Amino acid sequence: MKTGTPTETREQILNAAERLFAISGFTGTSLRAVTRAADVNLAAVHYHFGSKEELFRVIVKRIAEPIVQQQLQGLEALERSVDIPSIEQLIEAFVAPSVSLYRQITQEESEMCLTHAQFMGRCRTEPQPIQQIAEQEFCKSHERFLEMLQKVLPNQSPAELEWKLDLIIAMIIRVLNQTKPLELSAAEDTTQQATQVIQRLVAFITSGIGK
Amino acid sequence: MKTGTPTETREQILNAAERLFAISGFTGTSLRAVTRAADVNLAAVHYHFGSKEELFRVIVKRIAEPIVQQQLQGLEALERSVDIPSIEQLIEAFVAPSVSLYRQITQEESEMCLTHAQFMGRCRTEPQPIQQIAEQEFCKSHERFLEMLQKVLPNQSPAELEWKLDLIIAMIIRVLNQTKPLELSAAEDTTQQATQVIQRLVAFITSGIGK
DNA sequence: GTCTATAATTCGATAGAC
DNA sequence: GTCTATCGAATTATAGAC
Repeated sequence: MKTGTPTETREQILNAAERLFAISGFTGTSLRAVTRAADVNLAAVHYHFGSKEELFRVIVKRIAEPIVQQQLQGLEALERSVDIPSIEQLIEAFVAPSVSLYRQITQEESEMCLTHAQFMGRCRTEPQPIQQIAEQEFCKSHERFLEMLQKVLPNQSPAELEWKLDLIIAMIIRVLNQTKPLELSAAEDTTQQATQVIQRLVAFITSGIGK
Repeated sequence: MKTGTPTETREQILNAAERLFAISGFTGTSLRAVTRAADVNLAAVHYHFGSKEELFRVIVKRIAEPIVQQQLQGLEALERSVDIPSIEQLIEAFVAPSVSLYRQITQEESEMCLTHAQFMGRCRTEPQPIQQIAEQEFCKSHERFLEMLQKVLPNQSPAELEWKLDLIIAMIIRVLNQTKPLELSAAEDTTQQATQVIQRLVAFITSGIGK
């Protein structure tokens, strides 16, 4: 065992737990495996976080908050800049933060960001009540997006647009969980890769949502 | 505890396990909970199935096999009837069996079919190695579909079409798991509902896949 | 804050009587 | 085939010394 500073211990637990939760899910990950991987004492988890579920909650917030913030900022900026945005602009403002946040990073951090993506995809497919921890983090941007979607596509009923939002979220989650992030022709770095994935996904959704 | 015929015990275990796996996942479901819900003895699971994982495998097969069979039949029939099918025809042949099998049923069976759908969605988001059990059941129809997709859309690379197939599967699963199956104007019975859901989904996918 | 030790429970799996 | 009883190991969580 290593004896580091408090913040080091706390962060080592968070990083190790995020990676293991992403791979094996909530019930499939034991606190013993977490503390072993983090190289800290078993009791440290309960000292720093109180319980396994609270540890999970902190990890979710750490990843979700910047994404939701970027989504809301993008949607607001779009609303200020034009009267009625195009469908494509709207979709991209919603989709881009989830995908890009994980890839526009330096080489040495790329592994960690893949874990972020995998964790987010995993925790949104967890059984209840775990999944709800993630859902309530994202509901703000979902509601905001749905409102604007109704303005752009007024001829579709709210129920129908809600149904399609469900599909969009499922696609985003799937993209995050994909192990190989779509090998395209000339993707030199992760930033380019993310941009291309976003373009493909936005194009797919945009042409489908109007139908 | 009840003492029924062997087939009754076996089936009670399968039904109870399917429901609990669907709700709580593989690691979140204990064999004790299964036997309690099935009203059979704890040891009966190991007598009839050998292990927890084998029990899971039997449930997956029971649900997946008729779907894969219908998919393969539909794809073959399509290939025989026309030289090059339209994108829409191809998508529908692949999508329809999964959706329709779960909805075009009598009222008293509707609950069980909802469980089928929920289980399939759950098990395909399970951590490895559980998820692989489902994947290998569906790989035959996936490969077949991908082959025909490449013929219909020869200008897209195999990697790109594989990426899109991933998204299509994610959408199908999400549709199966949606609690409210899209309330459309005049859906009188579950068969009509299924038909309408298929139409919407096929339209969404068809217009997106060409881009 | 960190550690050892352990409580209290639950798990999958099995042995053996009937 | 069904049952009781239990093994051995794993789990979360906590108490208390340092």
